[in-house]
Amino acid sequence: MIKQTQKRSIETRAKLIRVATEAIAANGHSALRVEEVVKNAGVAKGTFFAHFKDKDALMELIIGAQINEYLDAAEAMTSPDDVDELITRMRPLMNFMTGERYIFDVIVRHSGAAVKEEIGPIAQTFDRTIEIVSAWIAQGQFRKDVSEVLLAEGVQAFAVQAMALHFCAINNQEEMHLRFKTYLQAWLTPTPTK
Amino acid sequence: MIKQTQKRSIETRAKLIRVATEAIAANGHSALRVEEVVKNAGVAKGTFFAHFKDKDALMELIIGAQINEYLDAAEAMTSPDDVDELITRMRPLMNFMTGERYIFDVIVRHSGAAVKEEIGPIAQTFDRTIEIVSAWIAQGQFRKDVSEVLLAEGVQAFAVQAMALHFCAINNQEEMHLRFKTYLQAWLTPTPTK
DNA sequence: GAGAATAATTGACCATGGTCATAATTATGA
DNA sequence: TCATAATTATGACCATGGTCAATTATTCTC
Repeated sequence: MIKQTQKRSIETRAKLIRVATEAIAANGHSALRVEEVVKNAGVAKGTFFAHFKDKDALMELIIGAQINEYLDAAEAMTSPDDVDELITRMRPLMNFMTGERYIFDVIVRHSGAAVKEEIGPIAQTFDRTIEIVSAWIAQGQFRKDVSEVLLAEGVQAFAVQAMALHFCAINNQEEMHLRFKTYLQAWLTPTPTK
Repeated sequence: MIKQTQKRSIETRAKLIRVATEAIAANGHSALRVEEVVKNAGVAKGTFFAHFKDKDALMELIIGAQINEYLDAAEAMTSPDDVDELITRMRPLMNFMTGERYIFDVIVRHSGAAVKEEIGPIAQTFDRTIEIVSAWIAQGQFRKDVSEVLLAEGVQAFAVQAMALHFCAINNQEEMHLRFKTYLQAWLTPTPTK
């Protein structure tokens, strides 16, 4: 029962991921073909599916890694004081997520974990985003009547909504960020008159 | 330029939709197969794609019609006075949307229109939902510092978020509605202390 | 180091959505 | 009513993701 996975297997898996990442860098996410990956990795098709449940699982892995890079950058910045600064910090990530329709679809599809035990790479980045944003909110000038985690979840919900509507019609990215701003002002700094 | 589409074409299209709807009623959305539809409709495969861009387009049509039925029912009810009542009115629709993972995926994928000119059936139901909910909000005891349309858009964003997280882990539908309630209380009746 | 046990890989094969040149049908016009 | 044009339907064919029994490589045990 000791040492089940062999070095060979680890190498094959790494090679598949590397080849796929290169292909994506060259031709975009939606153009990735399993046949092409296995050919360039020098393995049989069946090997691919021995390592990944399906093509989506590999995409999730790669996109998750990319999201984490954006989160690293966001985390390295200072805590935002207001809505505008918050949007500035999330802007590169949202631009990446909406850069290709296919990417956004994959992200939404995996934003919730399939099973509790094994939370997927993208769902993990959603958790991490909540952590980062809630820490920001705790420090900035935002409403205090509800928890910062709840507020962060709302930020995420509005971000998804703004991104989804971005694919609508002729809306461009600038419009997406404007819409996001409107949402966040109402969410993070409400001034009810009742 | 007069009368381009023939009666025959309209009948074929209607037959395809009817057969598909029956198949879905029997086996669920995700089990629908184009081959099965064309076989039971007595037409060739190519005919299917002459009437619908792809399988997704037909699914969108059918799911859109189903959503509209739930919206009809919701609209027939009295205007909700508070968050609890609002959730009660949206509950059947949200249960339908999360009844099958596949349904939710299709809905999210089509929640934004592809092009401005031709807004799809599901995107239309989203617009209609905004109309219904914003009319409700205008009448109920909710915050007045922002427009009811903005509030309705937020309700939708939170509904999507609650549904997406529903597929997470072992969360059941009751939990989904509870989460939705938490969101809406913070969104529709905030009490900032700053 | 031989054989047993386990892990990893293979590639022919399948499932299913989608295409397109061609044929059949229906409308149009003199 | 016939020739011509426009619309609709056909089904062989393709693209691509995914399966699985059989094979090969590795590790373990004595």
